[in-house]
Amino acid sequence: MPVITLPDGAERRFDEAVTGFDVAESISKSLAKKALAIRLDGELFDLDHTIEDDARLEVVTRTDEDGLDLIRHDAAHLLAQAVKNLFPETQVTIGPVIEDGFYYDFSRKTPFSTEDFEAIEAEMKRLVDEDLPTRREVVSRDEAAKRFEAQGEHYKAEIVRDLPEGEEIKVYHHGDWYDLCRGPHLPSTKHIGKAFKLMKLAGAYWRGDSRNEMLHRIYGTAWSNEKDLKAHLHRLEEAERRDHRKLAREMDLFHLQEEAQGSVFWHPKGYVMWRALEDYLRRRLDDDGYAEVKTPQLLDQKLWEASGHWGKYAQNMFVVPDAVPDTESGGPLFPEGVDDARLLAIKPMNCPAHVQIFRQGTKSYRDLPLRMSEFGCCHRNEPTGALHGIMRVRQFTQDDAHIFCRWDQIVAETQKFCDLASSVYRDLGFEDVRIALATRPEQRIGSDEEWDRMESALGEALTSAGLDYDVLEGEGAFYAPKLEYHLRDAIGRSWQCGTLQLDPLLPERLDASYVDEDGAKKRPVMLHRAIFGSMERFLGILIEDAAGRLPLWLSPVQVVVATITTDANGYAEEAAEALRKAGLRVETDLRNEKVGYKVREHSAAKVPVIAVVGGREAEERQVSIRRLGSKQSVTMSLDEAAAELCNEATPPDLRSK
RNA sequence: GCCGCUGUAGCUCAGUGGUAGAGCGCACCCUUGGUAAGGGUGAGGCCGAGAGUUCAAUUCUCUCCAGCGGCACCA
Repeated sequence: MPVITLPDGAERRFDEAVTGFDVAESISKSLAKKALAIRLDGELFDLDHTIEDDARLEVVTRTDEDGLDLIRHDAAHLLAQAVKNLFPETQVTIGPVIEDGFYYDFSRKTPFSTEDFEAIEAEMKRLVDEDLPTRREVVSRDEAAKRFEAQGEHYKAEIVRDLPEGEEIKVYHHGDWYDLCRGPHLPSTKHIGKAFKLMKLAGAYWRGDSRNEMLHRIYGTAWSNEKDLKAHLHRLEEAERRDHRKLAREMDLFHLQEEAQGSVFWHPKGYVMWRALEDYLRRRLDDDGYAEVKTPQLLDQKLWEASGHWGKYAQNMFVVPDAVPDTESGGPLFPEGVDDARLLAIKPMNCPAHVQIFRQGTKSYRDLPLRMSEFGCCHRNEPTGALHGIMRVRQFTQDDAHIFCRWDQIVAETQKFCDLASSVYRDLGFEDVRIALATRPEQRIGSDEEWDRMESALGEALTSAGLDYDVLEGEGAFYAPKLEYHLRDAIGRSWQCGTLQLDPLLPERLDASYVDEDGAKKRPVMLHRAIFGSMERFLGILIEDAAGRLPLWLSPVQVVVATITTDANGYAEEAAEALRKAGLRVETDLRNEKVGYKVREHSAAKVPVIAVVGGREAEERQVSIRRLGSKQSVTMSLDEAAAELCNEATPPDLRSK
């Protein structure tokens, strides 16, 4: 005699076991029609699931978040069914729901082509129209494995065999087609609707392991209605419009070319941005007690062996023989071969070099904490497939620093760093910042007591800094836990930028020590930390976040003085000079073009302020200020404009608050 | 590194088994125009690199390189 409690607290009594559909129907006919599934005591079930005991029940419809996931899940199955109908030789594997949609991985000899999408989508829509009802069947493990094997679905059979013992094995039928699935599913294919679209093709390894076969993945997006689908496609266009590579061309910030794969050519305008950002952070670090250093690019193999990087990362390092190449004989560059004892590596990170500075002279506990920072240019030989614009490059500059401290200083130092990082992100307009604490991984060194101590130190620091954080179980480094900062940008994408990593290992390996109060030599702990991560990547994020419309203090060109007629040229030069004197980055546009044309061009180049001058302005010593994105212009005196813009162009840390 | 797609003028992109086209940009001329495109003329291309098929390859095939989208990786 189940008693069903509805979300509003109302209770319904039934004389016998009922299905989710019965409950929905007892509420209203229209709800029964819209119902996709039910949530019983928090867990999702098929609509025809039989309820025998008392439970809290919610009816899931397509407007719920759960409903949308169900639609996407069914769309993935629908995709598999359509593909099997059209290409029977294909083997199906898995097809989960992901953000904004779903994918399905297939195994087959010949790859799909995006030209197949049209036919597949048409078949999917046909199956929706057929309104195939969902039928659930529970089968034994052997039966399921046998069935899939018999059909040549070896991947499915493998999945069945790997399911944990005791798990109920369910097969869902839609017409002739069936698939292994934990469910739940919509009542029939009609409920999926047609607001879906196949998006792209990609390769993906079976079970995410690069030693396995590469499968063919089809990505799709699915929504509860046509309008949401359109909005999603529009967002994608928006993201494309913001692409930092595209904006960099339009704004003349930087370029990349084959001869320097994965390294950036910063143009004057891009480098102005870089400098503004670097100068800003340098001031912040100076204020926070960091001492800036500069360390060598080329360091001997021996040092990398000692630090442990050689063993683990040699393949990702650029290694340079310290030998004179033979360019005369036409033979091999190094005819004698390369002597292992004379190999140098371009640094992939700064920490071993920082330890070398720490090791100079004797350090006392009085010197700790010692905060050593560097805008350190590093090189890593990233796999070609990983390179992406300036977001993932082979040469990058870390806003790196290492804090050498005692164990009892970890909490205070972490807290200090968190305060700084939060303040920097706020200054740069990132309000939505998530912090994650990555804890002990399975493969690790050190005792559980040490891990307890390290994890609680970081947690305590976050708590006392008043910060919420997520815990990423098992994601820490093998020697210590770490913090990660994730920033959400203007269109909702998340970027991991800042990090703080506790490291007791490197001081040990590179023999860094200090003399403590009691006169004993002790090991300091190192905190590796960065706020931007990489200058290149962070600038890319800033560009995309702002869609090129950077805040005035970061804009490469802050003001363009544009003339209406050549008669105003003299005054335009004078006005530009006055603005430059006020500390602004100013260009003039004296070309023989109409002012509308000039406005269009500079607006496209994302220049934040256009100061238009014509005969009237020249006479009155005024400028007509037009802001990027505004259709109106404001005329004011040159002095007034200089003062206002100069104030606005002040970096956030120098502004009087 | 793996899978797929792409590579034609500075940029965005058409196109063809008989060595090329548009728009924008650029140069020059006319125009001096009040807030997102005034008009004209002109220059500009080893059709990513190499090999093969062919009388003939930018076009077809193969290899390589790079870019793009994913996967794997990211100290």
